[in-house]
Amino acid sequence: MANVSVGTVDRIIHNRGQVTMENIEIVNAIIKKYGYKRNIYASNLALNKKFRIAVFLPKNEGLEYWLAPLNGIAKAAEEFGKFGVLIDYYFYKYDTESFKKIADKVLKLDYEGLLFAPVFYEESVVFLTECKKKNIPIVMIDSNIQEIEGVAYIGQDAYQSGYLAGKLISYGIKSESNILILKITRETERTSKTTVYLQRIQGFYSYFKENAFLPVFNFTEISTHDTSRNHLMVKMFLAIDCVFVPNSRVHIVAKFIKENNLQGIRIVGYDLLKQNLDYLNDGIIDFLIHQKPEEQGYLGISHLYKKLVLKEEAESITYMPLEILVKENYSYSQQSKL
Amino acid sequence: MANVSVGTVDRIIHNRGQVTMENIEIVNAIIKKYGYKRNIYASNLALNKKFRIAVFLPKNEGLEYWLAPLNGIAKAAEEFGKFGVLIDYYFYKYDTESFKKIADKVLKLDYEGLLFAPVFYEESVVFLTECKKKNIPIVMIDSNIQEIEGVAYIGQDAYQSGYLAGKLISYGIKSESNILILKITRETERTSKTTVYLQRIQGFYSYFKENAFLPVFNFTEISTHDTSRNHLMVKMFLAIDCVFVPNSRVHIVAKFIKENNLQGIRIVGYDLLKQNLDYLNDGIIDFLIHQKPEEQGYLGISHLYKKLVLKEEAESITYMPLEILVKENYSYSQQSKL
DNA sequence: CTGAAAGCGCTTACAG
DNA sequence: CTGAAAGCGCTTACAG
Repeated sequence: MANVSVGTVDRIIHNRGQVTMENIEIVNAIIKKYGYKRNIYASNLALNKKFRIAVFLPKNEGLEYWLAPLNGIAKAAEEFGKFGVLIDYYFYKYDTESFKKIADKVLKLDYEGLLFAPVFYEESVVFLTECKKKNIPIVMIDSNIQEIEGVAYIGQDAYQSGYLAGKLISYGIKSESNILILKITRETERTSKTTVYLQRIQGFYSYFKENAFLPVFNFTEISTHDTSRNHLMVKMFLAIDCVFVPNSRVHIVAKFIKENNLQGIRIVGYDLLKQNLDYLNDGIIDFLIHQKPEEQGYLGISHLYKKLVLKEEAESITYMPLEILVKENYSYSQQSKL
Repeated sequence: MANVSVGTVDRIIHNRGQVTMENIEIVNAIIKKYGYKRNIYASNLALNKKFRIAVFLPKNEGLEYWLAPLNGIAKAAEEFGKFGVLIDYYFYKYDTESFKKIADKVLKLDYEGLLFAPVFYEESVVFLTECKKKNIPIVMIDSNIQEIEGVAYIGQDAYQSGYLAGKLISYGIKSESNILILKITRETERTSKTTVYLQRIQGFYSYFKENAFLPVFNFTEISTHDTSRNHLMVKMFLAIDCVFVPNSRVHIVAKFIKENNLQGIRIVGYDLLKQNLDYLNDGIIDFLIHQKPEEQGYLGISHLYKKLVLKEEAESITYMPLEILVKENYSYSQQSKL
């Protein structure tokens, strides 16, 4: 229609330059008038290329939680593999040294997309700053670093999930209740990590602050990494009505409560670890808050596929729904429909 | 490698016949040894065809609920439109006559895939039986007709959702509670429909039966289509502690309760209609059970895309997760990450 | 700055 | 029963 060849039209559509202003205008006018949609099949067949993505996550050493996003990623790998998406995995041990070492390695390699979880805050900022120079799409899952722009995030709203935990704790409370906030840490844990669990605790307190009509609550906040060794804890638990564990290690308290045959304690925690589900099923844990880590992994890859293969824009922030899991509905949440 | 042309290989791969047994075996052996994956881009470019899908649902006449699957379908239409999926819509009025009329129309047209909601049980069985003769992939959403084989289903487990409702009602109950099961019907409603709400009620009762340790419950079950006109109801509600509405019209009770300023009544219902969410936010409705109707629509189209475009198998039954919605988590469930 | 041409891998109508 | 060839729509190296 413009009396130019397909080569020229292609140069205009993809802004590859080397065309006269005149032709650019003629062709764009025609496109505007008649529309043009790239044929994905033809385009990708001609490109005949692979899209290489690096997945950079903590190693699954006794960290059952990190299996979940990997499952979602594997699912996505299969689905998008058909479209030329290739995924390489890089795992770091749960310490900053290992993180930095592997991060350097990932940076050196030329990937077209990156999916990663910023477990260590400061190190992640450094890493992301370097990555951004390469101008490739990057997706963070699990926790967000809001300060860095232009990086997509798919994960939880930690504050709101703590707020929700407050609500769940408040069901069936007595006129006065003693609430324990138990921060169960890992023995090896360092401090320099993202502040997810702090945000959860903050949200938790906010719930009670903003709902002043509720009965009186007394809060106790302690950190531990091992309830079993501390026999004074039994005594303490006798005065407790509710326990909030702001991470996935809620099964440790549940075990303690079950072993010591403590009754009538409401427990709210996070994540569908095997052990947590067992205690949920047992009736020891009352609620688990679930933020679909498999789906985070799946959606992360899907986001990169959209950018790389379809050359489309994609949501830059996706908050996962805050799912409330009780004994009666967990089986249907597990069989995720990815 | 087999010293045959691509045409012959193609005939073997697609079982198009007209090849000697000998060649079939040679080529299959080579494929087995070296593997072969169809290049989707090349295949669909060469096929150069559109995949036409009929969507057959109730008309959205004051049925806000049915907007949700349509939103999901629209999302899918956009996403899979790029791959040649075309969707036509057929809506029937919420009565069997209209259903049959439109069903005939849909049957006459030649679609390659069908998405539909079997609202009227018997008429749907007739329709499905006819459809199956065409040997096209069919997906049901919303409610299932298990008797018909070879038809995919994406939707709720109605029984289990009622069971869950029982659990939700049971939070914070007194030593003796009066529970009202309110079947709010539409004035025009016929009886010949799928039995979703009956299954929900059944599941609801089961919860209390199977958890005999619970306090005493007294159940009252009534049907109505308009609480506002019945002034005797106020009196009745004064003796009620909990209300279970096994469908999306829970906002009608909520309105009644709010207008009559009745206090301390726990309400559990279904579906994220605008009005339901308002009452959830108000604190009148305590829990809504949500089974992601948008996602049902989206997944329905996605299922057909997998079958038609990718020529893959797809799950034949997908139960949606039973999501528990409270005031504190609903906003994140609405912004569905389709 | 532009066009003609080859090629991506698969499908299919056609001639033999 | 088989093969050669055209064509799907786009991309790109190359010649001019």
